[in-house]
Amino acid sequence: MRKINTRDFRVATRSTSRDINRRIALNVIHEHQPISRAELARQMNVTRGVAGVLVQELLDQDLIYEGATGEAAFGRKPTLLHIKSHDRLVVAVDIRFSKTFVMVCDFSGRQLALEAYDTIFSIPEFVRDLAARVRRLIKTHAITAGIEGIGLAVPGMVDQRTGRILNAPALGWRAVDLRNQLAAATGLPVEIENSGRACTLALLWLERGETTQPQNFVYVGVSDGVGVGIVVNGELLRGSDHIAGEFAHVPLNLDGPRCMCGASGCWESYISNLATLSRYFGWDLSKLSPNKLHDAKQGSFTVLDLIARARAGDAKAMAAVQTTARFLGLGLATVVNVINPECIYLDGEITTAWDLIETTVTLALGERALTERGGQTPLHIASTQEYPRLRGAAALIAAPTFAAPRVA
Amino acid sequence: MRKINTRDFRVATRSTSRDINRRIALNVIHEHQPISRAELARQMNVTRGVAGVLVQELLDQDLIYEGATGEAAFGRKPTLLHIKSHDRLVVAVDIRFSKTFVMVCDFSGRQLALEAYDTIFSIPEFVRDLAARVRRLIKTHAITAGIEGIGLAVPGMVDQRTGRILNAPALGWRAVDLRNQLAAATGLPVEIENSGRACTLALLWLERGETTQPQNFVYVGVSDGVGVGIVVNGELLRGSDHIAGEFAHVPLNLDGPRCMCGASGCWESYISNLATLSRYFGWDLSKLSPNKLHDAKQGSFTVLDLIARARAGDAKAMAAVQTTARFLGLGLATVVNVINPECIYLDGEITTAWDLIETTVTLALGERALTERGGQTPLHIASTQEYPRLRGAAALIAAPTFAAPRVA
DNA sequence: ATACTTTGTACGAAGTGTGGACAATATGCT
DNA sequence: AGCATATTGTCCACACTTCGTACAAAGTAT
Repeated sequence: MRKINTRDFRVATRSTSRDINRRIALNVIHEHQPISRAELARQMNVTRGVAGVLVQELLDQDLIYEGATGEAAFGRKPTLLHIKSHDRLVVAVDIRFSKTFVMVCDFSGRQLALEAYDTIFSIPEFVRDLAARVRRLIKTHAITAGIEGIGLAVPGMVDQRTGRILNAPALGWRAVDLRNQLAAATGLPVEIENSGRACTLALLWLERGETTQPQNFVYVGVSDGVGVGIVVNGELLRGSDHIAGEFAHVPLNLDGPRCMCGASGCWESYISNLATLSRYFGWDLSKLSPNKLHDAKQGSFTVLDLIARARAGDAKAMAAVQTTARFLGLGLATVVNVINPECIYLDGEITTAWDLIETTVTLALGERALTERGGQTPLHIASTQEYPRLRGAAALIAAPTFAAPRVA
Repeated sequence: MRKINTRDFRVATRSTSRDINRRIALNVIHEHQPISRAELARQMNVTRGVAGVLVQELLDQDLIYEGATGEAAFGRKPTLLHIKSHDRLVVAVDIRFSKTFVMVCDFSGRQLALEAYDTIFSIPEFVRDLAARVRRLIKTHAITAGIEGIGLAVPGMVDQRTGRILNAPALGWRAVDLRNQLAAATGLPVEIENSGRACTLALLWLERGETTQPQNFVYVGVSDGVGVGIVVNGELLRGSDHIAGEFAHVPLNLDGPRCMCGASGCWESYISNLATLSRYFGWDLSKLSPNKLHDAKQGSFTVLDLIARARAGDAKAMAAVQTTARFLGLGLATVVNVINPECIYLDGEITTAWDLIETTVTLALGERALTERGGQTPLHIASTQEYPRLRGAAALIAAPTFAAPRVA
């Protein structure tokens, strides 16, 4: 039951119904492809006549194509329809502290080209380099189809609406208008998003469903930091200033260890990779100098190594992992109590130890969840598909094609 | 950018456009009444012809009426349109530990009759009594207009969809299907909601705007417990099991005082009225026996008295209030970081001391908010209008008339 | 061959918003 | 008083929807 915003609404025109139904048709085809016109009509509960017209329009717009003739036990054989994603391309960029990844992929996330290079921290240089790099990729990979935009995933706070990077401590970027600069340099539309939320968008838009895709879920990525994305009614929660979803800095204990954000006791300061390592090595995060912190990030010993030791029988390593697991579960209880999602997707290095920590996480979640059902909220490990961040960045450009038209 | 749910969507029919626009018209009239057809057309950005037809339909449906002829400097004078809310009535019920309130009011929340009585804890008796009470109220107040439903606000967890009370500790009710029983006894539609969320609905649906009504806000009511309602895009966040929004039991400190919910360190256990009183009297909440807790609730010394002492110069009382204020602000920071609302509405006894605590609350909020803008999220004291819970209960029945039609 | 089934298209009917014309109503100016 | 001007509210042809039905196309079963 949504209230109509009387200051900002859209009245229905005579083409609104068609717009809505065309978009629904596109999504149903996307979900069930390959699919015939008749089957589409049944799925949509409209007559074959209407479905035929909608399909014709989608064909004219080059959004779908007619494939092979299908099989049928009786009667005329159907012509099957497919989404045309192969010749709609995106440049996806994932900027991280150490490396920057650039991928050219199609609208379904299929990779055409990929390269990684040392991150360039100077903004003008970064922009110039990226523009050149994109041109080169197109040339060397003989890419003929049109590139429709550039999507960037950035580790930090981003105002997606304005394309401004508010604060990306890992990169040392603050109040940077990266979008417009990059758009000017490349002549392409650019969208920027926080990397955690980008991953969430990948799950929402690019995960084609063996199982039913949930419309209400939360993504939690545990890495150097903790990235969270909240999806409510099939829409990413962005908030009034487009900075919503920061569960990472919800306190577990106001007097807890100091966090990179300046506050103390944040969830992130209990479960980030650095926190887990600190627990093992006996570092005091609060007193960790920026230099040492830097070294730890660069260091060769990662959480993956820690997990390997835990598996090998190192009791101290196992204890560190289990403690992180417990705090992970306790924090998830907060997510469940506040958002009450259908399920939660977990991601990050720590999830490679899921067989070791599942019980601990689930128990901790049940401990603080307010209802039994909440405590049983399914926890899924985000698909092991490669480069979730890059896929998320691609979704930034691909999603608008499929999104529901705004109405009322 | 919303994803279309391919398992559950609504295709547009040839009447969908009209449905959308009629509903928009109703809302614009509601917001700007009294308003002429021509002005409505301008506000909606449609031709006067369409506006005329929409108005005629709303007149036929008895949702609006033509009032007096308005004034205009030039030309033909407009006939002004008004929302017809006076003869559409609701029974609103607010069940609390000590008293139950029953109000008959119209769709705009205007009170026609009100009575309070000792809460009946036996469900069958409660139902029988309430049915009889409603009949009596109608008779004694000579109410002729139709009553369109009963809305209940209950202190506890409610699944609004099924109308089941999951757990209302204050009343000792657990897993009760109150809605169907009450509907059977009265023959009226019944809607039940948690009292905090009911207040939120009142703010969303019944607050007619001097200022622009926000579409994204959070309501926080501090009383015996803490009730929170989250509004995202003009829609109350209900979650997958309809139990979302429980910020009350987000921990400020995992090792904090024991909370009524069983966990420890919940926000509620730091800022509820009982917590504030305990701070003053030096009670240890963790060790407080249920009996004593009961007495404290019944006790004659309330938070209002405490605030009075603080104003009178009692340093200990002031300290207790200020400590609560600080924890209130710290918890609000979590709300801001996660939801990032346009504003937050505060309610409850403690807000009568707003002049004393505003600085403390704002400082604490700024301390843990991740962005400067977040720390400056406007905090409003929920309108002092009487009986917010009852108005919220009424909104449960009145809102569907104005809600946006579901599409796509 | 004939009956039957399914797919895909065509067409009139009914329901929309769009844009312009027009009557009704009131004010200001000559 | 008469006319120009301005605003409200209605009406109608038109373009664009979906809806229901009819029908051709294309195949299987007997």
